[in-house]
Amino acid sequence: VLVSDTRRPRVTAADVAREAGVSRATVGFVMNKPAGISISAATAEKVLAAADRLGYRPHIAAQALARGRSNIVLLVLPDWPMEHTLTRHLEEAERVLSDAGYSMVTYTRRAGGRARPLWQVMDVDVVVGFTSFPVEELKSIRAAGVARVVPEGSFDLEHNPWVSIGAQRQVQHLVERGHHALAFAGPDEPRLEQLAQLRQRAAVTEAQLSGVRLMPEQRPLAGRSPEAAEAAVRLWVEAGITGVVAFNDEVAAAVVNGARRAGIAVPRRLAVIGHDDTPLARLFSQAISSVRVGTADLGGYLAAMALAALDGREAPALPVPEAEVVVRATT
Amino acid sequence: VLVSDTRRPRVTAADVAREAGVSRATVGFVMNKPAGISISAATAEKVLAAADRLGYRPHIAAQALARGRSNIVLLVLPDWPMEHTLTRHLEEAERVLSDAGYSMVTYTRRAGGRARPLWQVMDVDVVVGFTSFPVEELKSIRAAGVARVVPEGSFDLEHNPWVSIGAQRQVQHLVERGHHALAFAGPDEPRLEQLAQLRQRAAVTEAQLSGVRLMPEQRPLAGRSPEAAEAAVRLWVEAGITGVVAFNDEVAAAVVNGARRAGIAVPRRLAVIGHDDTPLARLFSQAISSVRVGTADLGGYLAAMALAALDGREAPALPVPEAEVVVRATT
DNA sequence: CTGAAAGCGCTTACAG
DNA sequence: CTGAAAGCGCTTACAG
Repeated sequence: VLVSDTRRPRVTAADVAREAGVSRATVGFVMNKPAGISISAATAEKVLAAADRLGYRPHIAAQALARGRSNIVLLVLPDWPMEHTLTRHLEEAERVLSDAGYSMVTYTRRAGGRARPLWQVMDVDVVVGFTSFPVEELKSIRAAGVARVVPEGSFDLEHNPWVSIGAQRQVQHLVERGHHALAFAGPDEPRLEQLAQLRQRAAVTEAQLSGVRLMPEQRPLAGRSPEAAEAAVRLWVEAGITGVVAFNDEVAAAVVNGARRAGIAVPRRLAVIGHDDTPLARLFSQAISSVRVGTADLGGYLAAMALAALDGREAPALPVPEAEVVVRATT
Repeated sequence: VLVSDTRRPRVTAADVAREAGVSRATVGFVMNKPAGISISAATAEKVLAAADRLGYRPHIAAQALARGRSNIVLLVLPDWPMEHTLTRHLEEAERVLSDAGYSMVTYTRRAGGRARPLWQVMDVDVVVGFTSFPVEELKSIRAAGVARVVPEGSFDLEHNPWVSIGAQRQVQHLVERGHHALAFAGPDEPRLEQLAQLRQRAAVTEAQLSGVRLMPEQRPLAGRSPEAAEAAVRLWVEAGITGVVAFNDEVAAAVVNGARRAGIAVPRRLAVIGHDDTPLARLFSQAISSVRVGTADLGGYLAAMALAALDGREAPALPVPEAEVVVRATT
């Protein structure tokens, strides 16, 4: 295994000026095209050719220092084991930021991680959270000298429509299918606890609006033993539950499995709907009905918030997310 | 939604010096503790207190410029839809780098992404690839002024033992179970094509060593229709295949599903082993046997390569990865 | 420890 | 366009 270390001395703008036979300032003007300065096409060409010949690349840190900004947006991601879903958001965020001339760096704070948070070790113009920041974290970001932080205050998970829309659709779907007694099945994963609570709350509210019952307890299922899933299913059926709102497709799969073990027919005696429409949903022995929440728009919204903050503008209005039920064999 | 913009003027080291009543140099010495310079505890305390009072944070870009390095390692990830597995590697890499005083930033080049690659827009000391870089990409990294790039040349996927170890174990396990005619089931996902090819090759080689047959064709299954999976399973069984090496647990699940549809008993008439030991493996109607490849050591190895490159040392020797078969219901 | 300073490589206002 | 230069905020060698 070889290691590459071709340390040529750095080519600076001064080198380019010398090579092109122009002044140092002209190189800067050609590179940055400041408003109000015009450079003849011939000169610009000469400079660019020289830069190309020497392989000139501006020193990023020097630019950041001189300009007072880095054009980098730091997107802080929650440590949820659901990258598949998160990634779809990020692609849109990156696209929007890139079009505006910003680069996006993502940062996931890991539970056991002792590494310093990225906002302390790199120069970023704005820190954007997928959710709003805990007070301590906000302090840390401010202390690191980052002037812009979004979202602040009111855009926490509790008010994030992307969190609740899916659960609402799940309940609506089961109600349309004629179910009156529902249960919510949660994940067995501490990192998803908060998200699960909020989804459940949204489901409960939606059930109330629809005039049906939803068992308030959250029963962790996924990742537990098949025996546990079976027991939970038996309990639900005994309690008269006929429809299960699952936190995600994995939990839905665990419920379907538990039902099979308990000899309870899905969807005849127990309907189950998942969330996220992951590949798993199609693969499972009984293809799982699921909800697909539009994500591109959340990514775009986060990016728009970042840009607004950078321009000192007010944040844009919250869009209404889309979500559609994908009906398969379990409902 | 509020946007935070508390732009206080930046506190500089000069402000701290003034506040502490010491020279500008002393502040630098207290902050950086250069070898051979000793500062009295009282003075240091005075400086630190002043810094704390003013909320001083060194300007990252200025430090990077003055020091000539950023202490940031850029880890380039493949665009594989298997973040779950990748993440496990990253945690170890981050730990090792952090202990050595470096921060790690990850970057995933997305297929449709038009954003400039991160090595062009931020100041990094070294770029580390999960796999070696395509020539074009290597050029781009070099052109961006990054002097150190690892791995170079010989550590491509083909020689990465983490790629092959799992497939070897899968074959060994099926052979131990008495199977003589195997097939390899691949994913239906273009981004995984290369990885799948290499895994299959490793499986073929291992089969030859064990004196058993492995059908050379790669049959994409996961993500395709249940009908396609069923057809593939029928074909295999007709050809005398009794054991299937699946690219991952998802593919294994698709195969098990196809077998169920075809009325072929698993594992009695067809054994199936997955790869990665994902949560899905346990959840599936028949819990799927799988292979768990040790990943912490790959992360650590990548980090070690980065550190070696930074120190101008030779890259460390390739460790031997670990992998264990998790036997469940499908073999 | 101090003080005065060079230097990292860039941006950009200024007088010509 | 040029030339000479200030300034971004830091690190660090140097003479005291």
